[in-house]
Amino acid sequence: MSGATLSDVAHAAGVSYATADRVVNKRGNVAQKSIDKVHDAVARLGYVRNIAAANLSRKHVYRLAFLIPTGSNAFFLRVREQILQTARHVRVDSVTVDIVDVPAFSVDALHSCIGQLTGYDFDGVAIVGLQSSALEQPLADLRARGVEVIGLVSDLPKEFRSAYIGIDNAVAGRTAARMTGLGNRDRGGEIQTFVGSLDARDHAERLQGFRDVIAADYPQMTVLDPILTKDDPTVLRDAARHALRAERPVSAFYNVGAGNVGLIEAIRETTSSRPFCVVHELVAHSKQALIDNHIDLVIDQRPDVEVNRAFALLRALIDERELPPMPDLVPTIYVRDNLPAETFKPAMETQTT
Amino acid sequence: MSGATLSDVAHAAGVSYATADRVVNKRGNVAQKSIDKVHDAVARLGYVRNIAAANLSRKHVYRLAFLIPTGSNAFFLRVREQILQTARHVRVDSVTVDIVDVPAFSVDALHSCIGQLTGYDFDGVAIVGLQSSALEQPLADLRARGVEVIGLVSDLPKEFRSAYIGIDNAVAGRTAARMTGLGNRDRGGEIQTFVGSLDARDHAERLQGFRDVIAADYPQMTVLDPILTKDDPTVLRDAARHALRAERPVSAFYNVGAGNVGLIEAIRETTSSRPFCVVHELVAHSKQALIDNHIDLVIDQRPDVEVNRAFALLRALIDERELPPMPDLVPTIYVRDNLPAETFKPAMETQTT
DNA sequence: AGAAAAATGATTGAGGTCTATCAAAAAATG
DNA sequence: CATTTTTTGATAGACCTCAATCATTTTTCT
Repeated sequence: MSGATLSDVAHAAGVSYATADRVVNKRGNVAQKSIDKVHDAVARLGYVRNIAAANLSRKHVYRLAFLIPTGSNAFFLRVREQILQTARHVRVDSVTVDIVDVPAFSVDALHSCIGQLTGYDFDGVAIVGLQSSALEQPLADLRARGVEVIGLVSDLPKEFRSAYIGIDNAVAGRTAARMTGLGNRDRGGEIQTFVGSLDARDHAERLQGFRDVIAADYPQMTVLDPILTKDDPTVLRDAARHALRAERPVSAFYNVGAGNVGLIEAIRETTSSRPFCVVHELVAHSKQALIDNHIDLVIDQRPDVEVNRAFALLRALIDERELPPMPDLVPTIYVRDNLPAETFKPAMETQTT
Repeated sequence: MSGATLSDVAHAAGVSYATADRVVNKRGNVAQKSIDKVHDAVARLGYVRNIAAANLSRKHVYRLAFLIPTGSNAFFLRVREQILQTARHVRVDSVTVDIVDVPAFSVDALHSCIGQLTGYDFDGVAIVGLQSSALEQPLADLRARGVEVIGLVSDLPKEFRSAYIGIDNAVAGRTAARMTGLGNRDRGGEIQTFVGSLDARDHAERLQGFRDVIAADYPQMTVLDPILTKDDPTVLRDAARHALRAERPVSAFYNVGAGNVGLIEAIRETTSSRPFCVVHELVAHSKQALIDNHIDLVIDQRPDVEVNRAFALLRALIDERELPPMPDLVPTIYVRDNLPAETFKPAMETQTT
């Protein structure tokens, strides 16, 4: 059962409480023979240290940090909102949270932010990462100080973080393709794709996944080369307008990246039948567009779920306890009928620093 | 901050620790004047009792029970598995879990099970419920003893539980219809539906939602009257075979209930093109059927997520703390491309009783 | 053997709460 | 006013771990 205390362990091992404590808390200055005896007793009694009591005794507060890109990107606003909300709720468990703003998509900026984290003594940080070996050094420094690091939404170099929480973007792209294929089964036609940047790993992966499925299972459709949008709604709007007015209109749109406001605007202007339309990330305007029948599907990565997991995972890592069961994160498909009631909860008070 | 202790409160209120304790723990025998002073101090200092310390001091263990229908229903096996797994993980937080087997779909059996719960002193129970006023009395008795009650997957009479965790089945049906409509946009045709029983509230709701959307947005399609299957794979298989061999085959299947093994078997035999096919609940065989292209979509209610929430919610209710943020549960759409890696984790050790 | 180093034992206070007891004070009752 | 009842204060033990001190024993080295 959960009954064994450290005193029990010490007694069973035939050593003093102090020695048992030195072993389990790795304070050193203890003979190998004693270490073995204690470890043996721990295993035999099934001792697990009582985290609540431990935290109580040393007034421990979990200090967490989230490094999130700045900007008005609706998706990351959603992420922030969720972090604030969860932070507010876990405050009673002695958890404090800081959200650190990081200029978007800049390796240098991220590098320097991670470097600065070393100055504070966080217990764990979740980072919307970038794949760059330049980040390895500051990450290694951080972890050397005992800080737990996980990647969130976008991964970090694998060897330099304990876990990654986010979807597989190739899967997201494949899912988008499957839906597009199902929606245009024996009709064929061309699919106009849009990407923010092909340097962005997630965009590239989605597009590749999309192409793979269409090529394999829906050969009657053609994937046109993507239009580069830099996630700028204006660019997207103009490109979409152009495509909609072509003499032979495309039969589907797939926007790999952000900037959906522009795409939706272009579609809203259209009087004739519009193409089948798939976009990513459920936010206020994409939700509204679904309701208004301006788009057909939204592939979402459930930032709420991701953030919740980040909290649970960081705490488990910090406590060095067994990791909680975590079913695979899969891209979620929204149509106008299975929309959550509220994409955004009202903003809560801000956090302490 | 989170710094105020009960001693602080007592001091601020100008009463002794004992009195402050009597107030916050409602032990009685305290003057109204003192009650007010203490409450005032609590509000002023923002005192929240330290649950960890409280539980530590009285060796409190959370005793939870889950009432789950028996039978080989793959969905509920999945639910059980998830409960066991989560239970194993939260054991270190002094949480014990019992799974109580309840004969499926019997109000009498459920009634008697709930009645028996009164004998043990659980802190909280999650019940796969039924809508029957006969359950009101035992539920009221249970709650009168301070037991927190929530509905799981299928709701209980509203006034007699603190919360419900599950999807909206009408939404699930609407979602299925939307996908069916998208997959057969301008083709029209007939949709053969299957239900376990129209007395089952969830089945009826799904079917109604399905019909609503098809009628409203895809009038070129016709929803045939459902075939009653009692969730029996054999019945389903035979009915599906019959439909597949008709001179004018239907263009879509929608199985509202369980028993998909039979449906899949019938489809697997088919050599010609099969109808568009939507079913509920991702389990081993429906997952395999997706991979094998024998069905197109699975609408799932994520029992893993539901169970996790049930745990979190019960604990919050028991501790009388603020409820955790809980984004809407929405039916999840699976295609063959966004399947989770493992539908089932290997069975874990069983629980204590 | 003697000295230095390493390992161990014993013990204590802190951390915030619950539970319980006992004595003292205040209020209500007749 | 005297008595009963209600209310309050003071305090201590328990929960389990952490962090620290100090004294003692054992081991290692010269």
